[in-house]
Amino acid sequence: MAEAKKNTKEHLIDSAGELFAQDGFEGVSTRMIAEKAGVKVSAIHYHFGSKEKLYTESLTRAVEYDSCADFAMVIAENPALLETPVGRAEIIRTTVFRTFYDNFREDTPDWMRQIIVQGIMKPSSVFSDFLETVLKPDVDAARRLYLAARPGADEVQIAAWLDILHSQILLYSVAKEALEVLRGEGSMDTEFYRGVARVVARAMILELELPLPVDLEQ
Amino acid sequence: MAEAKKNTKEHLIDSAGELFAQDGFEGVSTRMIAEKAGVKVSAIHYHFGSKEKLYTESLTRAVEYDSCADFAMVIAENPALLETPVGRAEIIRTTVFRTFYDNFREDTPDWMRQIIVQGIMKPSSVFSDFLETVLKPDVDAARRLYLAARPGADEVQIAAWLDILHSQILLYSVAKEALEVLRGEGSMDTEFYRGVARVVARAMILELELPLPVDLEQ
DNA sequence: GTCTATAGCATGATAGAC
DNA sequence: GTCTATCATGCTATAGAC
Repeated sequence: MAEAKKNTKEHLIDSAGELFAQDGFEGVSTRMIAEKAGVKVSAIHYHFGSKEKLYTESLTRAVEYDSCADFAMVIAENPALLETPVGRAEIIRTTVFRTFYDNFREDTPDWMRQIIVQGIMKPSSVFSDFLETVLKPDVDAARRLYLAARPGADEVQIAAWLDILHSQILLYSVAKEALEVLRGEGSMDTEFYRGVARVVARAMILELELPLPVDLEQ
Repeated sequence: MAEAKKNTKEHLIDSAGELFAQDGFEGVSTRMIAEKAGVKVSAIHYHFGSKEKLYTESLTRAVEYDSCADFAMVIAENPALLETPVGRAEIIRTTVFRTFYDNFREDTPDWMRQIIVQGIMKPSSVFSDFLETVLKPDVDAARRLYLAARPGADEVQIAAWLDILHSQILLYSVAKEALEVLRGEGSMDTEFYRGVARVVARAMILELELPLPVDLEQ
């Protein structure tokens, strides 16, 4: 509403994304989307052909926006860090903070996080691509790091360790509303996420028995 | 189908729960539920009055089944453990293993986990009760433990630490299908969850800088 | 307590004027 | 490219026979 009138197509993707993220594909009608976007229902079919194609378009937009492969990136930027315990701890610290920052900085629309989570819960064809091209390289990078620090670790251990980070991102993407009921309105701000990143980084570094960077001590 | 014919009402709750958990409230029609349960649509209205009341009934069933308040219980069973570092580590170890066991033992239907998660994502009145009566006491118990080990810790730190456990439970409840695509069919069995519980317990104990129980070393 | 039949409505999609 | 008007379908829910 308050935003300047972009072209109808973009506006429809935004409006639809917001609604789909909140109520799921079947929970939203084309009429609701059209009303929110301030256009008529037929505009949806003119621009996208069907409700389903509009959904796919919104999901694709969100997936493209989400980089997410942070371990791989941090290691690529400075591979030498893999060689020493201090370097490995540094990789973890940087990755965790960057992941929380990327996911929860305030200019990322909430719906992009939520619609991705819905895709995870009910995988579709769009999503297999996401898993293969975005997530898998990151898992591989994390595996290399873990094995460098702890040779002979098994796959379950590595997966569980990496999931400490990913599951926390998932939780705050999905359960924000419920957690604010529990912990107070507005309690989940930038400050909160920075505090959480600290704890998660500490836990992951210490689980691997690496030396704690000074700024993460107690 | 394969199960012995219980009474129609129970059968409807099971069938509906399974479908609602997978596709959400709006994603499921009364026709689908009736067909799955092998009865006619009107039976739903006879027994429950409406689709919504059937949904509430399924959700309530799942919430009642889910104990979840494990920290509170473990501490109540042996409050003396709170007094020493070794005891505190023991509380964490026991709670984490018990939580994973309770949530993922094989006689718990998948749909009960999933429908609760959907309740978290889109909180309703049924769910406020769940948060207040089930989750809150557990959070309080965890806070007492954390402060005993690290006096002066702030609320964010405590929340983030407790969420290491809760978020991992959420992840495996929600993303099982997607993760099996990534890690291989059937990879998420009892063995897997035990391995994960080990890593999570290690991470939570070490983040609090408590001594590691011998069976959790390396 | 379970069935058939159907009312009453909202949905996704299309046709055609402008 | 956007509108109005309309279609066919599928939905929840109810009425009434058995």
